Amino acid sequence: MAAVTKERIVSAASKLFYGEGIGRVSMDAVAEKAGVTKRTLYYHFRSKDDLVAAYLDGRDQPNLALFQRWFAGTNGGLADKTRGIFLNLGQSARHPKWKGCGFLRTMAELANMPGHPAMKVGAEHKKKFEQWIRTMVEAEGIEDGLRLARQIMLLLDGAFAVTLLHRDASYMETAGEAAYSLVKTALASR
Amino acid sequence: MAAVTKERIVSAASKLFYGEGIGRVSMDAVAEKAGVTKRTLYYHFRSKDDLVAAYLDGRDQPNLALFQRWFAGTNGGLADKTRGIFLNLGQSARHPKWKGCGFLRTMAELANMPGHPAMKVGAEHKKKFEQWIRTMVEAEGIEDGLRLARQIMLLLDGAFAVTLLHRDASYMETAGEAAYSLVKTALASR
DNA sequence: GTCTATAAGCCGATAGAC
DNA sequence: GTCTATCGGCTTATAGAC
Repeated sequence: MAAVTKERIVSAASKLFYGEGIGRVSMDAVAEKAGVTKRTLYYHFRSKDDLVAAYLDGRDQPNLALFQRWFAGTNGGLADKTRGIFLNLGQSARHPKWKGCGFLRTMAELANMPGHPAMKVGAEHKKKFEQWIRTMVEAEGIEDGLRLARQIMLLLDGAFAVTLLHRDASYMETAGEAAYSLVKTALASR
Repeated sequence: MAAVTKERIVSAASKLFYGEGIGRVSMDAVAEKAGVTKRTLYYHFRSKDDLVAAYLDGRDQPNLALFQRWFAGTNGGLADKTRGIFLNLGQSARHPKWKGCGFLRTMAELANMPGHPAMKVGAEHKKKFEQWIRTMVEAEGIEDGLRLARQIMLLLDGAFAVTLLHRDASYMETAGEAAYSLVKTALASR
């Protein structure tokens, strides 16, 4: 069946692209991991660029949903819940297979191709996160929630990068403390 | 002359690697841009991996010195000077050729090769920045300067990533405001 | 230390059969 | 929709002359 095959291809591509980076994964490798021939692969995806976009698109909703579960599942107020995202991410980052944020790493690799289909998917994903955290922040009556939401996201993406660079998950917790502090300051000046 | 040729190779590699990413630049392209043959290139560098490490190594000191100049050249106290780094970076980011932080982008591309010589150079560079900003912070009598220094660096690296992703330099200023706020909070609780 | 020339293999993508 | 087979080009790296 077509749909099943296509999903299997995206699943295989997702693991390989996330684990090794876009440029280091060949279409041959994707086809082999998915258990199809290259001809089938190119039947479902016009090009590698399209497959990369499909990879990120498939990670969009699950990724956002995970952050939202972590936020909702943390006891306390807005500052605690925000920090909860970072603490959960710190736990994830300790797994050996963790390789940072697939969106950011793909963006870094495709930085000189602003028209690449995957760039659009990645930018939209980060905007969605920004919008969601803004909604959470403004529900607590904070003015200019966009500003605070962006600062939280900046800390989150910085934590992805630095944790990966040093292979030291404690940076996630440090970033979480910074976010906690910024939220508390914003709440106090309501 | 050997030294001059080697420098010319690193200079050419630096421009290409930063502009297009490691994987997208061939050794042929580096040789052509440097005006040498590939045989000469491989005389000076054992492999492409070594050349990548030399590229980052060559950016280490100039990069740190630039941040230090921006810091020292901003009027005001610690919070203002810290924010000054972000504001200057925001100006740089508006240039069309700006492609984020070469260290972070290289690291993102080589994430699955922890033993790569360039990874070590990149990690050391970021540690040097962390140490320097820690010294500046502790000179103002802040306890646990490491913590604040790391938070500033997390914001900086987050700003690199998000500014590049959205091609929107205003994120640099937002990150600068967050750093300003964190420094002020730390100063107040001295 | 720099040159010309080329090895040996991998790359994305396609042709044509069924 | 999936297969076998392969194209033309580009990749890192090396051989041997000077």
